[in-house]
Amino acid sequence: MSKKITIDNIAAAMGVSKTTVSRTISGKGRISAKTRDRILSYIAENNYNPHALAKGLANSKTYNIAIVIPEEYNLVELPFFQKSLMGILEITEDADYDILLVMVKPNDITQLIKVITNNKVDGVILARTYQKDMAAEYLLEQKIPFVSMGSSNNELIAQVDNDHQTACYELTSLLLSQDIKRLALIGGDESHVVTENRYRGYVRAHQTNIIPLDQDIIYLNALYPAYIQRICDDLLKSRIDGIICMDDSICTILLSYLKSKKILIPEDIKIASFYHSAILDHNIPSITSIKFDEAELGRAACCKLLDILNESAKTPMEKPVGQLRYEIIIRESTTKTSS
Amino acid sequence: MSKKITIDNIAAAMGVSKTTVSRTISGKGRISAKTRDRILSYIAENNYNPHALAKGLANSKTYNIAIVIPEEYNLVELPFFQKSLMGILEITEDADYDILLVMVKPNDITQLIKVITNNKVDGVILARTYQKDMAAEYLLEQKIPFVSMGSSNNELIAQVDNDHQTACYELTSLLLSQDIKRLALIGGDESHVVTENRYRGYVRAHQTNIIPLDQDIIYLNALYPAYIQRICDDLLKSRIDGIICMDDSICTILLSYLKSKKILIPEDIKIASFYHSAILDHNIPSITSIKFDEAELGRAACCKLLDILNESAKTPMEKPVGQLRYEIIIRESTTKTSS
DNA sequence: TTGCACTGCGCAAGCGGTTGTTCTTATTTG
DNA sequence: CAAATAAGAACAACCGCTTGCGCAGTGCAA
Repeated sequence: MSKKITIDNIAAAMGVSKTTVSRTISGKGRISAKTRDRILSYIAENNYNPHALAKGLANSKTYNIAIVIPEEYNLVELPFFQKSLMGILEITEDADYDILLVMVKPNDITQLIKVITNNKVDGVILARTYQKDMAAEYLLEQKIPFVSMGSSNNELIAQVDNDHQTACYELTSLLLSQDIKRLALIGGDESHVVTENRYRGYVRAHQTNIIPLDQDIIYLNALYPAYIQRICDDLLKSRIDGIICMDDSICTILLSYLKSKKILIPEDIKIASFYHSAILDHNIPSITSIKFDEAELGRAACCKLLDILNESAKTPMEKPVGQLRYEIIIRESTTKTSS
Repeated sequence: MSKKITIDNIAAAMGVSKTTVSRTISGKGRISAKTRDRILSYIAENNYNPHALAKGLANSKTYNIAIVIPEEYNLVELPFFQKSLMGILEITEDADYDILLVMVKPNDITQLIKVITNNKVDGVILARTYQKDMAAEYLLEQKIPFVSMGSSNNELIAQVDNDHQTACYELTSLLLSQDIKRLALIGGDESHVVTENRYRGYVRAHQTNIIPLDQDIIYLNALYPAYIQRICDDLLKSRIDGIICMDDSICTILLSYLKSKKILIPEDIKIASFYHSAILDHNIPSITSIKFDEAELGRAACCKLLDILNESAKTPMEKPVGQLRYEIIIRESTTKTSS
């Protein structure tokens, strides 16, 4: 094909006006079956694709959505995000949207602002929310459609997330039922809703199973290796028989520290974690953990956003975002008793 | 601010024509200092941002570039890509471009085609090239500006990459000079240029150091854990004193296998690898490896693309893409002799 | 036969910018 | 001092597509 083929070309070739071509494509006006078919087949043959910019300019839509990511991801978050992203792409691909990647820094959302003020996107997906999220505030204020992938404390924000409380409840219950009565908990940033919800699940499981809760073996804000090691030292003095890590990165550090202390897993202490991340794939022993369906999270977030985008227009999408799934994967770290 | 502010608004408010406003912004026409300043300050105050779609439509530029990624990345590739991406973003951010993320599957580049035919991007960065790369072929054929991040065998393709041959040469030489004479090599896909180049560096280092090359301790195409373990068994029979893994994911598997065999690192065998990936951060012992400057790779790729994009227009960019850096990080796996 | 509703399609005005050309002044220059 | 020249700004077309409105033609009930 030599030149770019435009709607005018087609109109000329078909001996009709561009209006007719446009209407045929969008299916909006009244077009006779005959001309419609003629035009459609011509389009198919000549492989016409409307110019996205022109189209966008005409109806004030860009057909892009921004995905806002933080500057840094650790080895657990990154694959998690990547899989969610694939979920998002699944949806955008057949909704004919594209993804614009926007990076924000802790106190700097200039890139996001730029993308918004330049009208480069129709909506936004926040891939990670901070407790006090400038991005979310900005978007709320500007009335830009967006959804947050993962929990946030702000109920004004459209969000999708797994049920972390139930997940942790089930995991905890499972371990408690396996006669692991003194079960420690190590979690990350206390102000994160996720941390809070998992903590609640842990507590609730103790109540349900009528096992006393010992606040001395619950540690939150375990954000740095050094602190995790200190926690570990403390715990070793407390005669515990199990530990739930809220996060595989905590778990990794914990494991290597325990190994250096010659503590055996699961003989001395049982270990369970969250995310079932590949970072622990080759660990010996294999680690019991909760695996989320990351792609589904992405799909759900994206569907929700598309809903919002279309709702202002007309038909609410019918895609029912089901309950987000997770799975408790039981491995050696909580089961094997002899090797 | 209530309504979207457009160039017409500004023109009206300033009592000039939109031409004048446009010209003051682009700095192209002749505008008196007085009106220019008036307009510019008005723009600054009212925080005007030109509508990207309209601008793009007018001058046939989208101001976004596509980044093509594969469906899957492993735990070594993913962080590598992420850092390269950050490098790319550094450049695009102040060149006022945005990034469109496009995923391709092994034999399916429909998303890329869509993005191109819809005129959604000005250029493309291929984040991973396959030996027989449909994406590259397509782009070449369509004469779309693009660069490949990482080597490819096709010299028609604009590409940026580290000097893997020299890197491996230096690493090998270093180890050989430390009296590790029987040094095995385990690499990935033989058809990859990267693998080939590293292999060459390994060979060259042996020649330079006048150490006989033993093909029996060189293994390529080590793509699956099971095969890596077999290689490992073989090597253990060959009385080697060191192994270079071309890739941290190979290394990870190797290490866990060696551990299960009670082989001590570095006492029994020295180990070195590539990428210095976080996946090995907590490994004991720490692993000697080559660390590339991933962000710089991204920056270089992006600059090169922008060069191509502008070159057809006018001024060649002056950003000199220096030699891509890498660093040999020496850790316990090749040094510690007693603990 | 006239009136009316409906079908099928085109006109032309946008969407928000850019740019070649023209027009009007101001400034040089012989 | 007239004429040539340059400076500053405006006109209007265009980028490719959408859409409100209007107009001709057909079918049918009154």
